[in-house]
Amino acid sequence: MEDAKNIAKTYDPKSFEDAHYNRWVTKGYFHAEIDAKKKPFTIVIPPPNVTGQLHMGHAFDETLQDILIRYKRMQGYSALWVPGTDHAGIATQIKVEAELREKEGLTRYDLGREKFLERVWDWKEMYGSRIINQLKKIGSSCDWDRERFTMDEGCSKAVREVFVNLYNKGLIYRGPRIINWCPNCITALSNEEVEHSEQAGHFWHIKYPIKGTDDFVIIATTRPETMFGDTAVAVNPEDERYKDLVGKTLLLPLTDREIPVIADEYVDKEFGTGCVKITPAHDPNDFEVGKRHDLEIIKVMNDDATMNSYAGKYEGMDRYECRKAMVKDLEDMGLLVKVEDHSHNVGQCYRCGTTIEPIVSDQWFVKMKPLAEAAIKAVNEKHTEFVPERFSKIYMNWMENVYDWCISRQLWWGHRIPAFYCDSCGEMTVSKTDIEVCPKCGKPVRQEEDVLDTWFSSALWPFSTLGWPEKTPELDYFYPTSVLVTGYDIIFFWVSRMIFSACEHTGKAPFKHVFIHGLVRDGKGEKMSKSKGNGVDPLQIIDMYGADALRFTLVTGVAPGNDMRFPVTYEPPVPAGKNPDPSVNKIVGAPTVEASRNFANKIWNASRFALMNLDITENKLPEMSELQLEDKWILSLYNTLVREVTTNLDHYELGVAAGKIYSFVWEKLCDWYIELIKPRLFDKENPTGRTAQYVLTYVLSGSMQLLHPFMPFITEEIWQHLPHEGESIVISKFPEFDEALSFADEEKQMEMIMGAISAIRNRRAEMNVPPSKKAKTIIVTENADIFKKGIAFFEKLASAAEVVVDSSKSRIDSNAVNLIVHGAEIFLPMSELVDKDKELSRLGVELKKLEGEIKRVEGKLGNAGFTAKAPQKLIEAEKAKGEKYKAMLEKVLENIKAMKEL
RNA sequence: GGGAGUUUAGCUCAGCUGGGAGAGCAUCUGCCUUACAAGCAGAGGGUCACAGGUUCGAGCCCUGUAACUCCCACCA
Repeated sequence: MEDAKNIAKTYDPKSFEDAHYNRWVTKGYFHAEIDAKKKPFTIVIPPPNVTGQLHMGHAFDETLQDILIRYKRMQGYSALWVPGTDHAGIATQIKVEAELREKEGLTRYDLGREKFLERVWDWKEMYGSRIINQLKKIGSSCDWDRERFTMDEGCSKAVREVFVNLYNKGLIYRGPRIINWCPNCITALSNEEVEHSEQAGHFWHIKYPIKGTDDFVIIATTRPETMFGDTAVAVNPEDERYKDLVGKTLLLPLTDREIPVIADEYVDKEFGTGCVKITPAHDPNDFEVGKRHDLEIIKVMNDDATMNSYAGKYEGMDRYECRKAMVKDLEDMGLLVKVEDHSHNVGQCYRCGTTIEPIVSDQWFVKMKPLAEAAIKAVNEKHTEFVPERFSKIYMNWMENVYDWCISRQLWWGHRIPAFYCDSCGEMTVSKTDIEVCPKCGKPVRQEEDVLDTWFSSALWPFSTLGWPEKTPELDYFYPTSVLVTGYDIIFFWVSRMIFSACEHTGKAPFKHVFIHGLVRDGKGEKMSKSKGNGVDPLQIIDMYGADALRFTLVTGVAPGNDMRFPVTYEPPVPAGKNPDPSVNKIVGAPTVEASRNFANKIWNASRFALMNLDITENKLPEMSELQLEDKWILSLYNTLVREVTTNLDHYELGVAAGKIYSFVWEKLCDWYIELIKPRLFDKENPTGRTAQYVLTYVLSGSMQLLHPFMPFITEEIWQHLPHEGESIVISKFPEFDEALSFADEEKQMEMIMGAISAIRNRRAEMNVPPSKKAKTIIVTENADIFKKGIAFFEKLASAAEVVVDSSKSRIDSNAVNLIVHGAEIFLPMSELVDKDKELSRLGVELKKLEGEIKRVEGKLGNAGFTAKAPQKLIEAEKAKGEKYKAMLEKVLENIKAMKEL
């Protein structure tokens, strides 16, 4: 044990947080081993981007996971938290390319694939540890011996295994489809990687001349620049207006190309002009129409969304430049009928925000329908349960309407698709290992250039990190994992894909529970983002208030699955409605975190007080016979707290659990118990002083254990200073409910005494009696034995000079303040302060209150339905209340009468 | 067009299976009481969005309405 007296005067998290963390790691407390004697509890971390920086969302996510894993570790589970990072294909490649451009003026093509990848790996080595170190700052108790990376050897092996298996089962295919193309990232994207937003646009009505006549049809389009790719115009077969038109030939304006008019159900007669230009290469619907009618597919843009040669004189222009130019030309030619305002949904790349271009392209896809079936079943049959439950609906909705997943990306950074083409015989081979020559003709092969979507490897994370496809002991013991903790924003990207991947490849759902949380927003409820400048750096907050305070803030005051606000104040102040400019505005405060820091400070000082008054060296309960009223009371409350916190944690009600510990420590332990035992502790002659020391130590130490998952650092610091057994609170045994510590009677007695004390304080405050002024207190009661136990408390806590407990009746006189409380009547003789009329009017108010209460209770008890159907316990409670109020009412009446007579 | 969420004190939000409305911050009053002014003792402040319904009893369950937010969706 460290020197108990040697504890700093003020709470200074910086002085111990890092030191404790380093010791925990050195000691190996976070390392989980396969142990047949223990039950496993496993969490895999949502791997942050390897080149990313910790943001508030991470801090939130990590905190929740750390609470769960620390709790289970203390409960004796073999608690494994697998950490790691994600290679984050697009995000990382963009960053490295940007640096290359800025510093050397080069593009990735200048370097070539191999050299470029070397740069990315260098970058990864340089920045990959940054995010990991940041995770450590908030106290994450990950098993760092098992850190993984989505592109490490094992994960890469799993990726290949999965790819080849799916391919062989016909669940991966390659072919031309309309995909979402980002012209900035120069790659295909999945549907999930496209964010839609409503944008103001136009509807251009354009004349398409009918060949051989002076007539024309009018089509309406939002994307005129794609008309170079039109290969038909379609009308609804039922549309009387255009019946004769079907089969005729149109002349595509600005080109000499001839296109047919076709009939297709897809066309809505009511919308626009009823004539639709069909551009199979640039629109998913048109692509389908094109397939049905065997239309030519003409792509009119290059990969960077500039126009290609099909655009004729517009070749080389950007798509929007071209739009502008051609619309003007059409207008000049008299082919533009009108322009309408029109708002429509436009897709943007989730990485760079560039408007995506639907474009026909040869890509690789995962056939989703068959995979979704098992994934739906897994959740329906509760092999995986969402917490809160409502998120399973969101998941189901997606799973049931799932599209084939475009998994190829035209990037270099990522898992290269293991497909090998033979240019000689045209054979394509998909292989788990690299091959040099074609197995069919023996000629050299070349590997597919594309890499896989980052989420393809993330989808395997729960089992690839445990050794799959090998049948490792880890996989056997720790898998399926216990719970996955993540935000609702990546249910589709990640959670869904892990579930179907796990079901398909391991035959098991990957986790028992999915604990979904909300997003951390700024003080105005807006999403934190770099571009807005409203992001709050968790490391800065930790620097200001400590990791424990940040953690506690993140976990309290927010219901599971709901977003939370994180208000901060800036210097200089930010005008209302404006976002702060991070280059000018410095964060100077975070009120919610400050409140948590104050709690930590409270704990600190309470502990400091305890340590200053301890001369025991052991943490154990004293003999039951030695326990005083207040000892039993606090032990009983503590015991209830243990049970409730355990239940709450088991149900993922972390905020509720934290809130209960908070109010117990502050409002019960500090405000009452410590104050109550001071006389015992200070009086060296008092034989019960030592008993109080033991109880205080027991309850304080236990509270630290209950709180440890939430505030790991301060609890360790305090625990180490208190008498204790074992090396660290981290590996100490989580408190358990103990029937022997339930003292219902003492709880009731204390409530009576505390109620009386509060009433006295209340009256004194109302009368502006300075706390320093002591007054004699006379307690008239039939429960003399109970109130006698509390005499010392009255003197100490209620500023009484002398307390007389008396069972004789009515002591009313004009010089005393009279209080009616539960179980007693209290007189405070303070002649110089008492005003008879004021007292009378106050008694009148009391009377009214009591009458109201009694009326309510009697109404309830008089209700036949209530007495017949309500639980017996509740009826008894109501009856007791009725008795209590009636007794009090009687006294008040007596006193009013007596006082009037004085 | 579907789906989800939110609506509780001035502000930010809790409120677990229905049983007399809570916290933090803010406000007001009095206190530097030898653990803590990052504190102590008090006080004020809410038709729990609205309208129905179920129930002995509804912030909580059901139906509908309104406002706001988010997600999903191929109407050119």
